[in-house]
Amino acid sequence: MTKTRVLIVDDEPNIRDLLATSLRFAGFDIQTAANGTAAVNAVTKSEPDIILLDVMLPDMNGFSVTKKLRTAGIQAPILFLTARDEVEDKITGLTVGGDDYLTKPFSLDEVVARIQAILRRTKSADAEPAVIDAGPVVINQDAHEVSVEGTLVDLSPTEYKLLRFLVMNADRVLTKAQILDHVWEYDFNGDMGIVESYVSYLRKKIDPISSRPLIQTKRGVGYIYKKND
Amino acid sequence: MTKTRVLIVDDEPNIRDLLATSLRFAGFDIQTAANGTAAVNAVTKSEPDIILLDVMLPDMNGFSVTKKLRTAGIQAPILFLTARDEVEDKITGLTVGGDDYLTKPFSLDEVVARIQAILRRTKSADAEPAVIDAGPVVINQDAHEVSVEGTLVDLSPTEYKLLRFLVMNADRVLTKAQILDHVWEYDFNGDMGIVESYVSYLRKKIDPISSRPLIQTKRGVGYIYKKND
DNA sequence: ACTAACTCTCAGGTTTCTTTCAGATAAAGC
DNA sequence: GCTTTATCTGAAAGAAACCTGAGAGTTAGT
Repeated sequence: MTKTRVLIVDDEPNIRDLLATSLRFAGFDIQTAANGTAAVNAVTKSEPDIILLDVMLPDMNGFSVTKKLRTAGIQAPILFLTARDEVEDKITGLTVGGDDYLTKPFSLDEVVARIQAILRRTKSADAEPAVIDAGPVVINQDAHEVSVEGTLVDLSPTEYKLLRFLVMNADRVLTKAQILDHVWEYDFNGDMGIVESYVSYLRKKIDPISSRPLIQTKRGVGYIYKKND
Repeated sequence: MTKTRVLIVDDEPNIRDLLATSLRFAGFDIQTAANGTAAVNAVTKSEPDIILLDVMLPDMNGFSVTKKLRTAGIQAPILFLTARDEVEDKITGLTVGGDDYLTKPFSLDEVVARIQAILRRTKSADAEPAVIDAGPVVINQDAHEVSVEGTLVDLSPTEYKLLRFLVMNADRVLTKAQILDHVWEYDFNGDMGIVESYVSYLRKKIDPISSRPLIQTKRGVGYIYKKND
């Protein structure tokens, strides 16, 4: 099995490194480019399976890069990265086909999830399935729906991301720092107490439904979701 | 089989020596550096498999060093060492890409355990397995779970570390001094009575489950965990 | 513009863990 | 058998980790 190739195009070195490190660890094969010209050059060398493209680059904008890539015959889907204030209408028309966009600052877990969603939509061979079946908890990522022992539960966006992260790492203890680093946006500047708060929220929603506590505290270490008893 | 190479970067000679000695004994191939510049130099000579990096160095902070190392093409995972009060401060993003952090003062056994955990996560060839199977006692390090003859037992953090140390050194007598030095934080300055207390706690939890006493006292010497009868 | 939902912080309350210590118990030596 | 010494263990103080409710501030939806 060959790895999915991801091309990261962003002019901020910090973001580029963060994405590269995180996605490399998630099992992708990474290339990076700091601007549009470099991006166009890069794709000719090794054609990526998916492109992460910042819409505001020093030399050209997302439209131009996209156009150049498409005329160069690159079919790979694009996940656009935009700042929150770069208004939504700037990206309309960009996300045709299998494309999508994500606003900065994002959470690392969300980036991976979006990439998987795109690969799924474009019917790439090495896409993760949309439905995560982890014992009592089943998450349908396409529908954004969570069920516990068959009962649908209504979660807030953050609760959903937290549960997904726990469930994707089932049977492994996750420290609060890991959870914070992957589930919260990369510029989040608060302390790890917020993880405790959200675990508490989640438990209040899912534990009454289930026959056993699903999220266990490992005192001094972190939290764990156990698939089986 | 070639040894795993560890680069230790810390400006305090005491900590450096402590780590170097301990890790060398644990079977690693050790290099040391006292500051960021030396660290960057060191990696060019012999590329390490993992780096222990103090985040507060005299010449530059851990993040600058990390950046320099990464741009130099060093992909080795990093275990950051931070003082407890620096922790809440600004450690976000540290657990990305297989990296992790450990607060000072740490216990030597914990350092080794964390290094192993990182090597396991980054799928390094010479990683120890996550599950330690030592006869009646089985320790799952991913889940932080201990079972005795198939029954799960609930241990406090210190009880867990103590048992892990005993089990990893199965069939070998460990003195109270050795146990204190490896399981307790390096700045602990109480007496060895605490080891007796914790052995007592452990026995009370695991002996009722097992068919034989698992931790034996070697009077005048120390304690031993015997894998088989 | 109003309302509802969500995010985040904080502090009080609670539980669990760590450490010390002293008396009880057991082993070894004489 | 008696003494000495090492080890075991229960109690208790204090510390640390965790949980949770309340509220302020923000965002999203109607």
